[in-house]
Amino acid sequence: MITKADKTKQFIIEKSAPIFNTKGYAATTMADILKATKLTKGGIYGNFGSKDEIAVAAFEYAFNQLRQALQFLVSQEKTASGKLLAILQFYRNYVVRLKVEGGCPLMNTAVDADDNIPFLKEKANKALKELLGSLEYIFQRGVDNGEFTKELNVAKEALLFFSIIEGGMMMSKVTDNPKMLGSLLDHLKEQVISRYKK
Amino acid sequence: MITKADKTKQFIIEKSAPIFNTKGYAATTMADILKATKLTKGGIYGNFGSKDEIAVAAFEYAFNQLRQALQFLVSQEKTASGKLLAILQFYRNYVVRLKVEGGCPLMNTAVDADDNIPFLKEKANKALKELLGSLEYIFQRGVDNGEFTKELNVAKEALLFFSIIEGGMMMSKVTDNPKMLGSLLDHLKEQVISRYKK
DNA sequence: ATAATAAAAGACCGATCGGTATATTATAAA
DNA sequence: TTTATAATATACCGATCGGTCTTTTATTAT
Repeated sequence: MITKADKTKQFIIEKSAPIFNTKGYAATTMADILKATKLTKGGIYGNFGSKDEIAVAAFEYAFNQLRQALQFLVSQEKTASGKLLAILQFYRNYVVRLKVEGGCPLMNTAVDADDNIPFLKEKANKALKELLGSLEYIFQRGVDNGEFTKELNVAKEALLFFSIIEGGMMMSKVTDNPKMLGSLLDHLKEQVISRYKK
Repeated sequence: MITKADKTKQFIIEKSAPIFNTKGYAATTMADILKATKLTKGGIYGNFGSKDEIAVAAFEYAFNQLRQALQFLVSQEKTASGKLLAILQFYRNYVVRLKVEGGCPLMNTAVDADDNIPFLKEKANKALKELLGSLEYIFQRGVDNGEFTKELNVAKEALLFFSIIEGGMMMSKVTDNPKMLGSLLDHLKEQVISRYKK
């Protein structure tokens, strides 16, 4: 059964996630969360044990959103090329559409948590590995069904593919220039269309 | 003339830079800086007006270190290929050598400052543009002297080159796996040696 | 050596931090 | 409708935040 608390808990997560994703863990205060949820201390701490717990739940929520969006788009395409192109198209909108949200939760959390928030770093670590694994799987399928050349080192290509996207997002965000990411996505698109197939 | 305050100021910057670079702006406290410098409030605020000022100076210092190290290595090489390979070699050590420092200050600050620390974001923005400009210049020289193919879109290649490095650093750091960046640097090396020249 | 000044020490400030304990209010079973 | 309980509100806590102000100590010019 779904209790009132369950709904409140989810509500808190949804309202907190964009704050953690934009401001980072340390800069996000309980006061921020109270304000965003219009709840009080009792409402928050009745559902979560600490700020840490909320931060973890918020990351998992944010990453889950990303995963679901990607999974849906990928599932709509039959070919490996189609799937990769769909991912590229997704990130083309990403920086615009999710500007309010603060960009890629994976990179944000990775950089934020990296050196001194181990419980968040571990979450980001697993999320990254999952994403890379999924990408690699797409490449592998492309190779297996003859769509891509057998010469393709799928693990390496997945890594390359994703690092370009993430690096591009960082650069486009800090320069406020979507064209940077755009140019990189164009490049990847060409790779998908031509190079992988040779 | 170089005053005592000048030396203290520089000392504060050098001690603070690694802290800001590892913990980020919000998570770095004045208490951290007092502890690292073994100074007191008077010693700090006699030389800096605010935490913000220290953060800016710390970033400029950290980035300057990066720039100088790269510039030296690049200046040692005569060919464009040699310069690019030297940069790749630099980043191969980077993640290991500077682990204590918290990684690339450009990416750290870009992601940290991105959404809510405008004065730091602007610094990171300019630093990135400078670095990309320098890279582009190397590519352009390679094209001009016939070392690289004229087909090369130098701006695009510089962007690609750097996004792969930055994306790779992020991934290697969060997974604690230097091989990720290593694989990407290997790839770039091949590009420098073969593809650019075709 | 002494006086003037630069630099750092350290006590102190209000505001805010994350978190707790208790009181109050919804909710839902009887 | 009453009663037990779940859920939220609110007052409050010590610790820490960035920063100021005054005192003390180094430094330096005379």
